Amino acid sequence: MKILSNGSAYGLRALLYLAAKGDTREFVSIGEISEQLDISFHFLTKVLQSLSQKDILVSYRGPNGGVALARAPETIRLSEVVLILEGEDYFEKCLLGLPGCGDQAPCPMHYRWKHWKASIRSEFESTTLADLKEPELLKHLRWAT
Amino acid sequence: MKILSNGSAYGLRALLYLAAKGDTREFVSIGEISEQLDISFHFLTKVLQSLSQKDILVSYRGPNGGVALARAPETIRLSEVVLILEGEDYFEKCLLGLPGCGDQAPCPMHYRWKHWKASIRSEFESTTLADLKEPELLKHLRWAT
DNA sequence: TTGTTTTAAGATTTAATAGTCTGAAAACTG
DNA sequence: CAGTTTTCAGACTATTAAATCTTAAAACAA
Repeated sequence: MKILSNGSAYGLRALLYLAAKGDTREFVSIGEISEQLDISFHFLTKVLQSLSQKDILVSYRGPNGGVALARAPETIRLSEVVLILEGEDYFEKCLLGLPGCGDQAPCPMHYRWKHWKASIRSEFESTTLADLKEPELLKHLRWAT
Repeated sequence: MKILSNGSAYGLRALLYLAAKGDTREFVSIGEISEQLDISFHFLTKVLQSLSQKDILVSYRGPNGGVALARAPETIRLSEVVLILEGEDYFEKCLLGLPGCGDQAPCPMHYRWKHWKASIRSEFESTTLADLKEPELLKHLRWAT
């Protein structure tokens, strides 16, 4: 059950890395993040770029440059990040992929699916980066030492 | 939020079509299903073949041949179908895509995700084709008339 | 100013998914 | 038997997602 694309997962991991790293508002280079989390540098750059364009990150070029959270971790909700990276219709899609499915013309799975989707959505909306910040982060944001 | 591949969605729709079509144990041609549900014939053939190899469908060649449910709709659970079409590890994957994530080395989302996954899984396990059988099926298994 | 470090932008390549096509093999029909 | 209808098996093509590469632009440092 893959509900996030690689890009979204990478983006979330990078944000959690930043959130956990510290309250020091210093820029962290994408090189460091990609190395620590073992994510392709160029691909991660692209993902983080789209977060920089949307008030999730701020970026700065040159030596000692990098990216930093644009706002306090308490105010960055998972839902916001996912909608940016996966598209605004992320929570709208029919389980069976039927474009016309909805309350008017529900597919056989519609109401059940609607229910699960809503519960995941509300979790994503009520969970912020701060809620997931943890001390042992590095150990848990990559798959090997 | 696309949690099923196109192939799985097509397979489920075809099964629901068969289930709703009738308790008459007649073979229904894949041509009819693909036409009624507006799914590529050849692609659907491939999907249904893998269900025929796994005791979900039985198939028969020649005139008046086709496919039919191998068992009563009450006994065919969504989870079974999805595991066949998406792979046995469908309910095992980490939200952030980390291969080593688990109770021993949980990623920041692990326990939340584990919880949601379990609830969807149990719904898939307790829902059978019979539960989803509905009279107005055709209207709701395709997106246009 | 020249060189280094960093993000930005976008072209290109690779891999995975989705979909198409062709030629069988099985079962029926006359 | 010859011809038709169907599934079966696998090669092939197309589309999208994922990853890489290249060149630029911004910021700093000597």
